[in-house]
Amino acid sequence: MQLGELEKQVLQYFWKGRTADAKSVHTHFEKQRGGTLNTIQSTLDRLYKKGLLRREKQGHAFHYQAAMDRQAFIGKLIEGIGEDYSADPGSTLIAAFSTFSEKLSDEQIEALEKLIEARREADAEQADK
Amino acid sequence: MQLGELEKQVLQYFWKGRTADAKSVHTHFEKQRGGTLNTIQSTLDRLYKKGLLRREKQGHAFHYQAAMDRQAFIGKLIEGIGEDYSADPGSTLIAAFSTFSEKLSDEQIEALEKLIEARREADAEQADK
DNA sequence: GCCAAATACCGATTGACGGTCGGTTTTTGT
DNA sequence: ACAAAAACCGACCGTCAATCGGTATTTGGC
Repeated sequence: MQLGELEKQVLQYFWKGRTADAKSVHTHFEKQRGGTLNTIQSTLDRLYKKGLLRREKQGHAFHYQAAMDRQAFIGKLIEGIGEDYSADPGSTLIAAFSTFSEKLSDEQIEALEKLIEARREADAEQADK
Repeated sequence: MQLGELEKQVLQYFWKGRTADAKSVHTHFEKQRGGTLNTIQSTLDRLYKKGLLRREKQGHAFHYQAAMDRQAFIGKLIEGIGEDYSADPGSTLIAAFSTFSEKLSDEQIEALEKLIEARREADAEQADK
């Protein structure tokens, strides 16, 4: 899923946890980059059709919100990369780790190990059945 | 770095460790998807200009080979995603792990922990100096 | 219910970019 | 030096994001 520049920015805006209609989004972005309300509306609509925003009619306008959080989305993108280049999940993950290795803080390494541990326990659980 | 379909396939062809000129690549792909030698040449040239292939004149023709292996490239792509969406390395990696978690084999988890251990040792090394 | 305003929706245009390939120029081995 | 091989150039098409004018809907208030 390749997004354009504005789409990325709008998505990140919604990841701050907000719910907003086109008008609010436009007000927010108008200052930093200009563009008309229509442009924002098309972008919201495109993101909606791509399944990245959810929306609901409230009064005249749709109120939008993120359909998934940043982490889930990034996970999906990474998954897509693996598929694009015929890499299995394991080697994709290892590629990521190898690339990032030096940039990780101790706390982040810690967090990762906690996840690994959790996954091991889930495994053991499974074995019991 | 978003690549087109043919570019992806050609890149993967080179990841098999080969060195090849446009003609060989064309011969390989002609059977499975058609297209002229010129198309292959443009694609090789584009990949070269993007820094994904290396090349060297040998006789009349350029001989191409991958400039980096699959793992390094996938790592770079994942890094790019993190940057695109303002995610620090740690959370990008965690997003990847969370997404893939259930799909990982025991061996793959093992491999990951070995890498973590290696990185810890590198850390300790650093602390000694 | 009607009307004006707010909003959604449609369609056209522009700019990137990959894929495609014909035609021309350059290089090279003999 | 010449013919063949390959590189290079330029054009065209399709796709897609960004942009925005114009039109159709919807809605809240009277």
